[in-house]
Amino acid sequence: MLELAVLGLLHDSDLHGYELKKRLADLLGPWSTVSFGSLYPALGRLERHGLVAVMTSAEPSEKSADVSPMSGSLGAELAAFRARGRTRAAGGRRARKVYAITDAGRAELRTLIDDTSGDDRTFAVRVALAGHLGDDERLALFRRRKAAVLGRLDQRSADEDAIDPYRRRSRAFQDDRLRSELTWLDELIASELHPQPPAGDDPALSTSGGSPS
Amino acid sequence: MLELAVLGLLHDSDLHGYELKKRLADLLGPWSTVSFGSLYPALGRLERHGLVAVMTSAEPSEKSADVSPMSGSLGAELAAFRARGRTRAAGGRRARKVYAITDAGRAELRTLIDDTSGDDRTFAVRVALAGHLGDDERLALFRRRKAAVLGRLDQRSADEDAIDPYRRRSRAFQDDRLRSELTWLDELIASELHPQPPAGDDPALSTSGGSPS
DNA sequence: GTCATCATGTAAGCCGTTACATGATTGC
DNA sequence: GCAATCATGTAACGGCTTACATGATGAC
Repeated sequence: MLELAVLGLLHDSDLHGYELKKRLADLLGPWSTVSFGSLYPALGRLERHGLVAVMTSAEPSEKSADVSPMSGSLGAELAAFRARGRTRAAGGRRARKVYAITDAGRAELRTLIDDTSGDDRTFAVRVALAGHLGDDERLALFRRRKAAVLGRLDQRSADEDAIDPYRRRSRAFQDDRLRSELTWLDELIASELHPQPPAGDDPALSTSGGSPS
Repeated sequence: MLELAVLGLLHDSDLHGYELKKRLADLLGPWSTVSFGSLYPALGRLERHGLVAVMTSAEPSEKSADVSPMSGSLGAELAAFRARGRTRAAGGRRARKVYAITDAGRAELRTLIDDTSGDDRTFAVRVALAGHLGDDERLALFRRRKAAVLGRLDQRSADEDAIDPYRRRSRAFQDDRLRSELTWLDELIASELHPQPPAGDDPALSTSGGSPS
């Protein structure tokens, strides 16, 4: 889970642990609570397995800079800029360890995204990183998930009523979640099948959970 | 998490581990994967802490029978019935250990339901068991959760567009989840405030996720 | 006879959390 | 001077998963 997300982020740009953590909070969704106590050991593991390489940030190494539009957290970048442009060219500020993904890491990333086991909480993250998959793998991934969700849905048709009101409401909520994930998946699958209309603004696509049957 | 759910189930009726597991699958929602390897140790812990008591099922103990309408999994009950009514009065079938909640357990259950820390995945379960709370505690619980969800919602207003389509869709999905939980919570809170209209069928209440702004 | 279901457990290992330890830099 | 932010780690602990071990009963 963590390793998946880390590899996903490092695929876009080289990063050091501290910055990584901030971006993880975004990728892993609300409620995510990645702590340094899990992040750093995870990075260590990744390094030992040869999935990432470390550069001890003597010089900013140019290529690592930042591919993404640099939105969001400005703190680190600004600080780096000041340090480089004002007082000292390279050095100071406690030697950041910058991590870069390796070829083995890229391969492993694809494997992890595609890995159906341990499915539940990981899936949103896997979709977020699905761009790294081939078109066919991605489609297959979505369809596997759809099958799994459908499976869960008709395992739980039993009770319907009786029981205590809070039990019932909780259950209804969870069923709705399943159904809304289904419609989301259908949208994903549909937009895989016919490549999206050129550009411009297409109306009503951002919100999923419609009204199920 | 597990202990919360176990105490919740034992509050309704005495059960042995195997049967407990089946009901847990329901209570904990789809995607739940409680294994015996976690269930039995958890029961052991609960016993050591004096939150449950064990009766080694020499005699079925009458009061344990089953308070609930006996829907769902019939296997165990049927087997027990056959064993009792046909061949042997009590005995045979590998001495089941039947667990019963204690007063301390009931107190702990209320504490656990109300406990806001470690909030995310537990909440649906806590709502399912919210019947064991006092009216005021329950309402407070729902409102605390609503505040938390609102908090998460406006932490993530940053990006909106740019980034890769799969990142965007994953994010949108998770935001929708937050919003749909919000409307669900509003329903819960509302129905706490004005005690529900007598009986009969009230239309359109089962499905939550409407169309947000 | 053999398989599925009922029934209870133990052991190894992973992954994650909290809490602790350290230390530089910047802003007030 | 002091606090916040940046930055990296270690140690103890907990809980859950997988896999293993055991054994009775009933259905086909």
